[in-house]
Amino acid sequence: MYEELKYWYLRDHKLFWTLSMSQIKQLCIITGFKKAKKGDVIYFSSSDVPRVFLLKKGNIKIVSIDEDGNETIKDIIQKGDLFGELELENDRNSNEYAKALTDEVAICSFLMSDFEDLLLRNPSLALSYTKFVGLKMKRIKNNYANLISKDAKTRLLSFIKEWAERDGKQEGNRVVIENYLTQNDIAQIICTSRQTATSLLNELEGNGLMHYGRKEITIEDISKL
Amino acid sequence: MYEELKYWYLRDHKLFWTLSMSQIKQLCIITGFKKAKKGDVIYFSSSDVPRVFLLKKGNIKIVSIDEDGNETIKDIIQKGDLFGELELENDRNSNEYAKALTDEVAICSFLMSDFEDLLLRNPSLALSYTKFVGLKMKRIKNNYANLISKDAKTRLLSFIKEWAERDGKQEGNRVVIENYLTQNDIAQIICTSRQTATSLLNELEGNGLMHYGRKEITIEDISKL
DNA sequence: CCCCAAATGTAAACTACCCGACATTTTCCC
DNA sequence: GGGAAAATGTCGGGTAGTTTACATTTGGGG
Repeated sequence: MYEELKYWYLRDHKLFWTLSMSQIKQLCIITGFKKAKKGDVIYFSSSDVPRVFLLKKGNIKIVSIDEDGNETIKDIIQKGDLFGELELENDRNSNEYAKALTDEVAICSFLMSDFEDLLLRNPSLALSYTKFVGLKMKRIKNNYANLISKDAKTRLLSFIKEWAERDGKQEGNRVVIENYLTQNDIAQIICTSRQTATSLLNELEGNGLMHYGRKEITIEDISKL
Repeated sequence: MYEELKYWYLRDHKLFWTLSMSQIKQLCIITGFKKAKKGDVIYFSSSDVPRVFLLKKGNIKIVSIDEDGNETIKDIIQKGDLFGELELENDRNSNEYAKALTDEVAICSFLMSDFEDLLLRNPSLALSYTKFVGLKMKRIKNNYANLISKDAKTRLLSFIKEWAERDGKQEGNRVVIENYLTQNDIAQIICTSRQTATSLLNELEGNGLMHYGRKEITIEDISKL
C-alpha cells in the first residue's frame, strides 16, 4: 500500500488526531487490509499474530460462541471503529468471528506489537487511547445494565433509539435508518428470542410508531418512542 | 501525609511496579485519604474534582441508582484495587455511591489531572494502565455474559467460585471465605431477587456442598461446586 | 439483657419470556 | 423464473424467577 494511503487511513480516525502528519507518516503501522461482502465470515485466526483492527467501510458484527454452541452478538462495529484485542492482551481461548453485515466491508489492521511501540513513543496518544477504551467500556456497561434490569420491550426501544442516533438520517422528528440487521440479529443484540423481537416490532408497527423493512427502518416520531 | 507513606501506598500497587523508587517519590500524587467503618456510605461528590481511587484496606461495594430508584451493585472493590473514573472521563450524570462492607476501610485518592500528567511523563506506565483498564473491561464483559446467558443457579455458582478464588483460604479442597456480604448483596450481584438467592443457598447447603454463615462461608469441596 | 432493626426463611400467585411448531413471505442464486 | 434457503409472522404450553406477604432468627446498641 502507498504510504499516502496509509497516512490517510490513520489520519481519518479521530484517535490519531493528536498526532502530527509527520509523526503518522513516520509510523505507518498498517500492515493488513481486507475486503469482504455481505454475509462473509471474517475469521481472526487465533494462530495469527495479535492485531488491532480498524473498520474503514461498512458494518460488521462480532459473534462469540460459548461452550454450548450458543451464538451471542458481542458487538456491532461501525465505520471508523477500532476493534479486536483492544485490551492489548491477546485472548487465546475466546471463540469469536466477525460477519459482514453490509455489501462492502473494508478492514485494515496493524500488529498489536507495533501499536504498543507507537503508544510507548507517544504518551498523549496512549492517553487518548486509554480514554477511548474507557469510553467503550462505559458504553458496554450501560448496555449490559439495560439488558439486565429492563424488560425486552424497553431494551428494544433503547436499542432502536441508540441506533437511530448513531446511524439514522433525521428529518424533523422522522428518522430513517438504513437497515443491515435482520430481526434475528436485533433479537440477539437485545438478548431475547427471535419470536419476541418479531412480535414487539409488529406491536410498534401496529401503534404507528415505526416501520421495520429489510432495507430501511422508519421511525415516524423519534420523540414518541 | 509523609512522603514515605505516599511512596509506600503507591509502590504497593502492582500497576506502579514499572516505576523506579525515585520516580514514584518524585511524583507523589496522592492527595486524599479517607477512612470508613462498616455500613458507612462514601460519597464521591460530583461537584468535586475528578479523582482516581485506590482501596488500601477492606472491601467496598459500588452501588448505582437508576431513574426508577432501583439499586444495582456495579462492582465489589477489594484491597489493592483501583476504582473511580478509570475511563479518565468524568461522568457527571451517573448516580453512584460506595458503601463499606468491612469494619475498617481505607481509601486514598489522587487527582485525575495529576494522574494524567504522570501517564504522559511515563509512557510505559501509560501502557500498563491501558492494559489494566482493558483487563478490567474483559472481566466485566465476562461477568455480564454470564449474567445474561446462564440461569440464576449457574450465576450463583460461578460467583461463589470466583469469590473463593479471589478471597478464600484453601485447605485441600475445603475453602473458607470471610463473608462480608449479605444474601441480599449476593442476590444483587448475581442479579436475582433476594428470595431466589436465599433458596439457592439453602439448596446448596442441603446438598452438603457449602455452608453460608454471616461471618464465614465454608465450601466443603470446591471441585464439586 | 432486652428490644428493634436488619437479615434470613418460606410459600403461593403471577407473568414475561423461551421454546417448539408451523405457515407465509422474501431473497438469492443457478 | 423457479426452487431452496433465509427471513418473517403467529400461536400456545411450560417455567424460571419476580413479587407480595409474612414468619423467624440474629446481632448490636441502649
